[in-house]
Amino acid sequence: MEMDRVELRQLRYVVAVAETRNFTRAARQCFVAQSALSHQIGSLERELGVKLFARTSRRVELTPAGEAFLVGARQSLEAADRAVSDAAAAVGEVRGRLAVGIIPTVTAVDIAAVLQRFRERHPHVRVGLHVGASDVMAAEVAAGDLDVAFLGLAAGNPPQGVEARELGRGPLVAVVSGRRGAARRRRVSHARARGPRRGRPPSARGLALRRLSRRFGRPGAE
Amino acid sequence: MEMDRVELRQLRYVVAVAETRNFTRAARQCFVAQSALSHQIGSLERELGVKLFARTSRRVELTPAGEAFLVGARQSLEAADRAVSDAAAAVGEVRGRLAVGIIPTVTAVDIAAVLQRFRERHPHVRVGLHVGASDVMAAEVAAGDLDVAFLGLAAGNPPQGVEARELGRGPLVAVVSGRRGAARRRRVSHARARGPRRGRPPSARGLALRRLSRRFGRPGAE
DNA sequence: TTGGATTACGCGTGTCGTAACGATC
DNA sequence: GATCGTTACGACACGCGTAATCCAA
Repeated sequence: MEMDRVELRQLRYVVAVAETRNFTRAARQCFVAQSALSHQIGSLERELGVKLFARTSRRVELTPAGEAFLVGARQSLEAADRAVSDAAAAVGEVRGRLAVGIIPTVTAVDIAAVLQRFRERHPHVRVGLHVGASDVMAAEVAAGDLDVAFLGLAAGNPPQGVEARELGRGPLVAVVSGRRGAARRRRVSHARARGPRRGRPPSARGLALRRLSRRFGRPGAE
Repeated sequence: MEMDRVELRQLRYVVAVAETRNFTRAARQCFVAQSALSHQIGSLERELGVKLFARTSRRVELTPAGEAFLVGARQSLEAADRAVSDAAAAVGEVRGRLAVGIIPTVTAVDIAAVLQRFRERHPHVRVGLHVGASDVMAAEVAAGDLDVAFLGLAAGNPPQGVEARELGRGPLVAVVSGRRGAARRRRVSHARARGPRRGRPPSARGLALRRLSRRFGRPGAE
């Protein structure tokens, strides 16, 4: 058939319109202006010689042809997605999402540099940074809302239901959920003795974070 | 996953390279310069952060990641192809029989290639090819024995009872029955000026046939 | 030296966004 | 009049081709 000019961009737009039944919302969902989306849809329809949507200026409906097209369009997008996932998996790339908690102290500035390097190494891990109180975040880690948190606790007071490692002489402690099986399999080589009170970036903590990512960053961990 | 920048164009190129194991031949197969293909492949690899091909400057091999990617890439292209086919089918796939007449001149070799492409596009149309003299076939078209004929006539002598379009400066003329209502609804954008005497394949004539098929190939036309 | 992939660079097309327009409720 | 899709138009980016470069046999 003559699909040489069809591109995934158009399929994405078609699916978005089919889902929202509304060009404007579909455009927002695709992060484009809706004129761009309208143009692409129209271009595709002209290319196919077939109307995919019936616009009645208050409601957008799929035509029978649009319904038929939608099936293959979704499959095509899913297959493309599988392709990139499988390629990444073949080389064992780190993917997924990582929710990190930190306390609002001077250590936060170090985290910024660490995260930058982390993102360079693992560009496909979506990192979410959450700032809060130590005890609250310890609970969030236990609940699974956070994957890992850097926080300060009293020395003789290890948090419950989570796994903790002391990273330095200072009060800084990494806390991860104790329910995570992977967390128990390997040990975290904790940071060398260098307290956060020093102004220098404690790169060892970056190392710890990088190691942590090996476990929590995988697709299954999310 | 992160496939928002991946496009079918890149998948087509990847498949072509995987098939030919050679960038140059793949580029020819895709009707582009191999620099363009190289650029797209490289761009995709950079986007994925994964090498899909191992170039050893005399042989191009798929990496394991490339093999993994190829599977989904092929499926994606096939699904997209299905999408456009199904959309076309939903609005009335081209079916029926088409009786084509041609004159036994050099134009016949072009017809062969055109018909091959036509059959790929419309596998459910039974095409019958009939060779004969121009005046005889013009009469057959008028009688409905032929659906369309490519033939040569004197310039000032339009055939009676049929609709004719001049396809080029040369004597080649398409003749269809004047009784066909569909033939009057739209105009044929006739071929650009390139006489059949040139040895080059006049692709414009293929275009004309493809356009004709839109009308006569429909179920109602048979 | 030849075959073949990458890189550099100018150019055309395509895609996007802003904005004006049109249509419908 | 409000909402939503289309059309117009200018700007920017992207993909492409020509050609120079590099690399291996």
